[in-house]
Amino acid sequence: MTAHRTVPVTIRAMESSNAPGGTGGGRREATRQKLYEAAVTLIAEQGFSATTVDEIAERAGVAKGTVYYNFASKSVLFEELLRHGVGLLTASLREAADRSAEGGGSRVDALDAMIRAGLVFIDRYPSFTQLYVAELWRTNRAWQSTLMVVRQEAVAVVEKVLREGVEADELSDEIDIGLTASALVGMVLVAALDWKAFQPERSLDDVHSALSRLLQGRVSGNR
Amino acid sequence: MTAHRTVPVTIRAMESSNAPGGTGGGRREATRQKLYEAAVTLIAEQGFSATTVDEIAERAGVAKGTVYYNFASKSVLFEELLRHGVGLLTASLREAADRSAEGGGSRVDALDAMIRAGLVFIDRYPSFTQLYVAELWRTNRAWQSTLMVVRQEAVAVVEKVLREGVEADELSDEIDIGLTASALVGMVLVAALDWKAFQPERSLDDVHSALSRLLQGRVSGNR
DNA sequence: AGTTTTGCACTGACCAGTCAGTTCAAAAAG
DNA sequence: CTTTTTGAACTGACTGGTCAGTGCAAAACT
Repeated sequence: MTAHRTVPVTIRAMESSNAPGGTGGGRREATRQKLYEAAVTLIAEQGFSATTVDEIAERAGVAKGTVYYNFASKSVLFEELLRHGVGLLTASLREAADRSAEGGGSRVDALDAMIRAGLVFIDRYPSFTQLYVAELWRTNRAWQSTLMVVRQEAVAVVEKVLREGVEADELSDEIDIGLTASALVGMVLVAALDWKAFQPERSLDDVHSALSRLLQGRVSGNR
Repeated sequence: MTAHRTVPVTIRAMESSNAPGGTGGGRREATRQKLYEAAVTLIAEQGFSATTVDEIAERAGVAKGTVYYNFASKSVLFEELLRHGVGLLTASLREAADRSAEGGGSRVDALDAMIRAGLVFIDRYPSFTQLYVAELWRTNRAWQSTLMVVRQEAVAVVEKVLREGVEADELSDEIDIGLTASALVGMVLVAALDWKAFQPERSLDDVHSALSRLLQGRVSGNR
């Protein structure tokens, strides 16, 4: 670390912490948001290494220095982007499960609601999803541990519902919770990415019903 | 970080008469194979852009010049690697489906056999799978069209079996062939990658039976 | 009030390092 | 002999990160 200013940055950092609800404006936060949006599309298209900081800055409409004013490094920007995005997904899944439970639905209904929530998320943030999938199983990367943590948070939501379903005898107690959760996530992920990539004109309901059918085993049973 | 510099490139030149297995000629082909293997692991770990040609050459145990003697460019090497790998997968899936059909199995049995074939493939070539998933939904990349072609070849095998299953009234005629195929592929892909990444000690049979159960809708029915 | 100071947020030219790709003479392999 | 590989030097473009400096709005001061 090189101290490149006569005045202590540490102190300033503390007093300049953006107030949570107060500043509706928040110039800094707005800039960071713009950088997230720029980075997410570029990295989804080209990958992390192939995307330059100059590109991100240009797309966001800020100077390169601004990127480094707001984030310690390119990797840190990406890592925080990852946390931000998966946080949104996890919250969305959790809300869908809870809402379904409150409405008195079964656990299978909750799973179905989560599938829909997943589709809605991917529909809204296709680039982020793309980027997430592309990075998830890589190794030897700086943000690997971060990725593990957020992945686990998201998968845990699905696993919880599966576990409750087994306990309530709605689901077979022979299923492998972890593997089934992975498989379900994969099902939604890949189907949705293919949807957005190759048939973006189809409706969400359409895709949802196809996956719903698969989930409830109404595939092998003939009409 | 690169610690493996055990010296003597000069000496290696003399002992380089390694003809593994002795493929009866094809020295060139053997070199290309070594380069494939080196490239696939490195790119799976780090991504295409973050992997340098020098690294690939070093890992393969050849000189940098050799890479460019055998491939026109880094991209071309990668593209041919992609074709090579997906070719193996497609052949494997097709064989599994055919063998199941010959054995007089139902279409659902064929699907199950393909799931197993997929798992076997991923078990044998985890790095390739990883790399494939990471690149599949990217856009604006040089090898995009190549990727589309090979993807379609692989998915078509699954779709064909689904179509036959519908015609034979084994599967509901309300299923969406394309979407269901995507979903099945995603199910296997993600479950298998998670398996290799987080629980590599589990047996293939174990994973297969979990996915089999999901396929045949034996999840929501209680024991 | 008007004037000066403060310091946050941002800028963009610049630097030091990296990498794909080239070249080529010479050696090894067959 | 021909084909293939070697290995090292070299180039030229590109990139992550830096830093001295700018603009401006709120605070401090008179």
